[in-house]
Amino acid sequence: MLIGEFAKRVGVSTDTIRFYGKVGFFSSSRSENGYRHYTEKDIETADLIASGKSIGFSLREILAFSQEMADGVLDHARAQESLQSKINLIDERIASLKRVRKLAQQQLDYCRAVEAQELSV
Amino acid sequence: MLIGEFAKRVGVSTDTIRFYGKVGFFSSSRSENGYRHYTEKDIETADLIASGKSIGFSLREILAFSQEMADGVLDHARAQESLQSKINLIDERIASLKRVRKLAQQQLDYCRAVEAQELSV
DNA sequence: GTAAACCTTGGAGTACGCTCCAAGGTCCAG
DNA sequence: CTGGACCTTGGAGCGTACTCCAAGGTTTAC
Repeated sequence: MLIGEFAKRVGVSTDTIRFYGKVGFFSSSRSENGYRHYTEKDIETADLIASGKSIGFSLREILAFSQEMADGVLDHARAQESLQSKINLIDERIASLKRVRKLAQQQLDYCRAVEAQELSV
Repeated sequence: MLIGEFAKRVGVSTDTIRFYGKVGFFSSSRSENGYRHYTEKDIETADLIASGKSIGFSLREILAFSQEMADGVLDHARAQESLQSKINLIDERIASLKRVRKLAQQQLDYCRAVEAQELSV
């Protein structure tokens, strides 16, 4: 599949796809005329990028992670270590989010209480 | 308190503090010689910035949020709306993180299973 | 009175993640 | 064979969030 169709399928611009390519993502196969080609595996990679980005990982982190996933078959120990540290990081982020959520909830409760009081005066 | 002490207390560089000031954070009081002054309230603001950043909000989002918190007393309806939408956003991020965590966990389990099999062969 | 440790400003530079553009090649339909 | 829709490259530009000067004023300690 060519870059236009690929970009449409994963929901980003062709410029963004080329940029991701420069960073190191995707198989870099080209046809004779120089056109880039993308596969279903590249779609998976693009989905991984989207997921990674949505939870706050940088492109380089996602690249390192996806390469470790690919190397997983060869180097179990390192892959497991990396995956475990990623999971720990995610757990920390979830904990952080929950703390801030609690703050916001308290503020919201306080807002509502003040409002109720004002209405009753 | 002057900028150096303040920066040390909140754990960032003085340059970063000045940058946050330019963005619109902190009370902008100065002594006669032009030195910036910071209060305990500014420490709270700096903590809010740290929390917000850690969960992926931009400085502008955090600024808007902190201003809405301050305006809360004046405009309950808008503050409540904003807080609720922030909470919803946080919930979405937590859900996203949990999805990716599950993926990573599955990958890790798979890695371990393959390893165990290889050892038994 | 001078050195060290503060503070000020403005502006340049950096890394990230795009986004846009110009100039040009390719492919296909009518 | 021409128009339109593709594709290529390189390079510029942008917003975010700093980071690092240089040049100079202030304060404190000896």
